[in-house]
Amino acid sequence: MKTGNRVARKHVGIRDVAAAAGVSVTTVSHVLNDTPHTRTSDDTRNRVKAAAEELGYQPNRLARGLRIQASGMVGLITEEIATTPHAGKIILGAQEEATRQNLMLAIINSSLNPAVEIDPAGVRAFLDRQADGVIYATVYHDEVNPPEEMLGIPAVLIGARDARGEIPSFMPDERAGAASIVDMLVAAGHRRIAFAASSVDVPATRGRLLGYRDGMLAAGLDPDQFVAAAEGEAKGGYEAAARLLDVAVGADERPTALFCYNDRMAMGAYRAIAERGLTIPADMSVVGFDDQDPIAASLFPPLTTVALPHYEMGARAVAELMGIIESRPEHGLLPGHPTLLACPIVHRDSVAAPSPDKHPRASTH
Amino acid sequence: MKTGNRVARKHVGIRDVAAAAGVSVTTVSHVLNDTPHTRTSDDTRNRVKAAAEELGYQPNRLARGLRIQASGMVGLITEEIATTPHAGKIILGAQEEATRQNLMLAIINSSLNPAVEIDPAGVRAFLDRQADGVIYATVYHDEVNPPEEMLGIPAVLIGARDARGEIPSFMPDERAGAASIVDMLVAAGHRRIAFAASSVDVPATRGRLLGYRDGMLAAGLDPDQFVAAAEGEAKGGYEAAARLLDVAVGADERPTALFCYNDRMAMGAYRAIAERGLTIPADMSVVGFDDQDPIAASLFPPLTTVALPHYEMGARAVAELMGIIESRPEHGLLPGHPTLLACPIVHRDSVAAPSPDKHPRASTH
DNA sequence: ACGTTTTGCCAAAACGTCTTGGCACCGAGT
DNA sequence: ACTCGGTGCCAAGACGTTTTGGCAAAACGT
Repeated sequence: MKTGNRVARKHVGIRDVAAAAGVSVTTVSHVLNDTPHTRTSDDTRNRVKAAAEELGYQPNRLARGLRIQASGMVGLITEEIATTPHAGKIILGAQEEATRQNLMLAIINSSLNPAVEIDPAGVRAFLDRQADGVIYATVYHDEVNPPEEMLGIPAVLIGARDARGEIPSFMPDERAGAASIVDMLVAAGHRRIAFAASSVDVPATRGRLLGYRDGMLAAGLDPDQFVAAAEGEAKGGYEAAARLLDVAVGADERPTALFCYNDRMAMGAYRAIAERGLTIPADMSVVGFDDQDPIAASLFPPLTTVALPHYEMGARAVAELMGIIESRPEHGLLPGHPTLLACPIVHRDSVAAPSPDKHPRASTH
Repeated sequence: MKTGNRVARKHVGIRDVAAAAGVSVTTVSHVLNDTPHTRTSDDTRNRVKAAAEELGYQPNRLARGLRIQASGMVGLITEEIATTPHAGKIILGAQEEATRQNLMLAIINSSLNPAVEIDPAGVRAFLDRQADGVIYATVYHDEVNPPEEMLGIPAVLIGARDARGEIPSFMPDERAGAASIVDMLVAAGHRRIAFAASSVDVPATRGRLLGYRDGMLAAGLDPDQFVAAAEGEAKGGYEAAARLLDVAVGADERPTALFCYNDRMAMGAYRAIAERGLTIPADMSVVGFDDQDPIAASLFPPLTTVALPHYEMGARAVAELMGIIESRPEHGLLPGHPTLLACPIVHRDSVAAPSPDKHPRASTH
């Protein structure tokens, strides 16, 4: 029963609670923190808790942090938040996990870094501000050389592994995701599955191509017959699809399914397909990669694609970070090798069984 | 000239600097902070600065914050970072301005709130953590009722005005942006300019429609003739465009330009237009709104649209916040009414002059 | 009744910085 | 020689917590 919410002016401190409960600040601290190896009668506990509640006491985190030597804040450094719409999901995951762990998430965006060396500026900024840990999320690398600043503080990598193998990291398992798409297409009855690859040299390019090949090989199909590379944008998708579709005019030679390196290329492919009078998915199944908002859902028909585990990477990263922070002594028992996170297929309407060949097989003959 | 970077173990404090410079901590604090009303010889100043540099001293922000009563951290609360790809730009702007102001930006994402009342949970979390100020960014409101928690702390709103008019806010000037698009279309020679409106009731819906009408009226055109509303997604854009294009079969009755409520609707409109054998921009100019990544640039042809000032809103908000924080006494002299930020047109390739009428006018007759 | 343990609580010392008030010195004016 | 106003510096006390070490009083054993 609160005595009416008179606005608590001039922040109420632990002393006020102590006074209100008729005990010392020591005792208040003890009961409010459940300090172990300390004894308090139930009566006092209740009185203290009641007083704290009544006064709306919240400990000053700065003072507590100073004493405790921990700020309760972790930092997330993301390379060019702007250029990658994905970053949002990483932040979201990290933020939600952070509040779950009772941490505050601060962010700094570093400029997009073409070098393998991580820019130490962001790390330093967090170090200066007593961050308890740091997460560095990269976009275009699969292996980085963290600055030595990162070795003196609990750290986790997202999107790239540590070349030295000392910092744990989380990465999407693009290869397995790509392979699973091919598996799915094969299961749907497709045999002539084309891949519109990306021509830009980033880890994702390699991983997805590898996955495509894995899938094709596993199904006993030729992994080289229907592959065309182009710029990883809508324009490139249009070009690659055009090349892939025009290899042979006959419907019995043409691929029946087209796996695009990413959703933007799929967007271009949609146009190339439409221009040829074909419809998706009846004449041609199409899949993308990234589950990029808002393309995948806005295309017609909505695009079946594979989602990147951005939210999970963010969340897992702070969870891992919290683990490292709490078990300071064992800091290092955590795996230095990256943990791969699954890329799940998200089914929409761009995949169907291949239409039966226009010219009947020998069987009918 | 550093003596080689031996890794600074066991954080170096102000005492270490004092010892190294042969002065008291008081003096170190004074010279490092340029404390006014305090005197130090140039000689000592230099020695202290050198020592600090040498040792790589960085003051402990927690201790400083405790003493100074300021955390150096501002909080950004954004509603559903996930659902709105725009949020990223807001965060980016806020973050960059924050480091410019030597502040740390922490973020919390609140759940999407259909009510006009702001969820106080996020604000409380920042209050508890001694944030120096709070920014609340909403998406689907134009007016909100901030919780009283926000009145006790420097605060700024993004995307919505304060119903009580006590908290400064920054909003996109959607109406002017929409009007400017119409102006541009008119200047390009269009007279039959259609508007594919949104049927969902959010402030943007009203603002953009109002802007369209402003523009049409200003050009002496009928603002009601070519308006169709549908769901603000690609599907809705397809439907609205279809309706708008089919009003009359004759090319001399049909709109020559189509202004879509947003880029997603424009995406649907592209398909409706293509299906009718028309090409953009030769037969039909199309513009969108939002400059939504990656649609606008990925469409073919790339879409002319208007950009929302997300980055600016983020940046201006923390700048304003900083102003409020620093001039605490005058807190309140800042405008309680929202400041509208311009939405600039971004020109791409989906607009051209209308093609000359197929059947010549009476003049030739 | 007298040690001995257990129980319940607390005073005081951190944590690392900023800030208040003042102390010693020096040169100049009388 | 004695005061006086600067100048250059510093000791000590905040800021609001947590934690260490310990002290009374109560409970217990004999």
